[in-house]
Amino acid sequence: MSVGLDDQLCFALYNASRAMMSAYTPLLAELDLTYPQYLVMLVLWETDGQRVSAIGERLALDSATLTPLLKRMEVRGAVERRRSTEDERVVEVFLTADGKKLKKRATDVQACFFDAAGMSVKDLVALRDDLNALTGRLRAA
Amino acid sequence: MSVGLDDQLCFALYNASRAMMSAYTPLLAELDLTYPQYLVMLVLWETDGQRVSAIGERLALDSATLTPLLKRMEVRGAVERRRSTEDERVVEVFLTADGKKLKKRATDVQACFFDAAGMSVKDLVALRDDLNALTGRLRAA
DNA sequence: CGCGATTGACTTGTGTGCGACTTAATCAGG
DNA sequence: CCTGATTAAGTCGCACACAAGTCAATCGCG
Repeated sequence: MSVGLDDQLCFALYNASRAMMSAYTPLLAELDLTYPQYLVMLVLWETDGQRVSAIGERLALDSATLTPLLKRMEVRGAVERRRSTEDERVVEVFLTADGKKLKKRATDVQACFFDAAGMSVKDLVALRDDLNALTGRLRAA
Repeated sequence: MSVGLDDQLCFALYNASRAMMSAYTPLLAELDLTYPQYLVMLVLWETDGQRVSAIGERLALDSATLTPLLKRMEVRGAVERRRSTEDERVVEVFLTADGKKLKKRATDVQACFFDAAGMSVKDLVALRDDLNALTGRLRAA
């Protein structure tokens, strides 16, 4: 097995991930969101009012990452964090009116990215599924 | 175009990249290297004594990232940084004896990862090439 | 030769990721 | 009911990434 840099799947993945973030960043800057913040918005646009741990499971992110990130999103005015009344340990995260409005503009970001990627929907879906399968195997191992 | 989280190639990529790093981290910990430090080692194992900017081009990393990273690697004893005598602006990075020795052990890390990935060489190469192609298109756009 | 432009590394500031730990609230067995 | 275990967030420390700016060395053109 070779140890060459260009042979490495890990390096290809690392590069592609950063290139993707770089492509998204200027588009998301117009929504005043960072890339991980955008991912949180995707989660909340699907189901509003989720607890921190649920968001963490969805994104595979720790509370150590999410707590400060969500606080910044709250300062920005995209979400509101509310301590649950039934269980005081739990913090639920809700979209603000502004946060809900952003969903429409996010669709444009999607379209922009799709141009940049320059691949067919079929290839894109296939690549996505390959990556998710790989992620599953890596997490299991 | 959908804005669902699971539809997103970007999210699949983000997850796969982090899962890959997580898989590598415990293996690299035995070499006392972080994942980005390991990438620098791959670059130097190919060609020793490269300048900071050359390493940066190879890994698509900025000197703002590399300078502190290389300093930590120097403290660890994997590399040595030397100011060029011909051009005092340039810093060249050399493997130490210890750094050279690590190359052999890195091969074991490769093997371990290959098990974790659980894919054929053919599929792995295909995925790698798809990712590199995507990276190229994203960087161009 | 002299000086403004460029270059290469470094520094600073902000935002993730994540391991390890803390704290407060809830749960569960006796 | 009480207390030890568990759980959910939060905190702390460290290591990337990367935009923006600094600084010294070198280059290039008049």
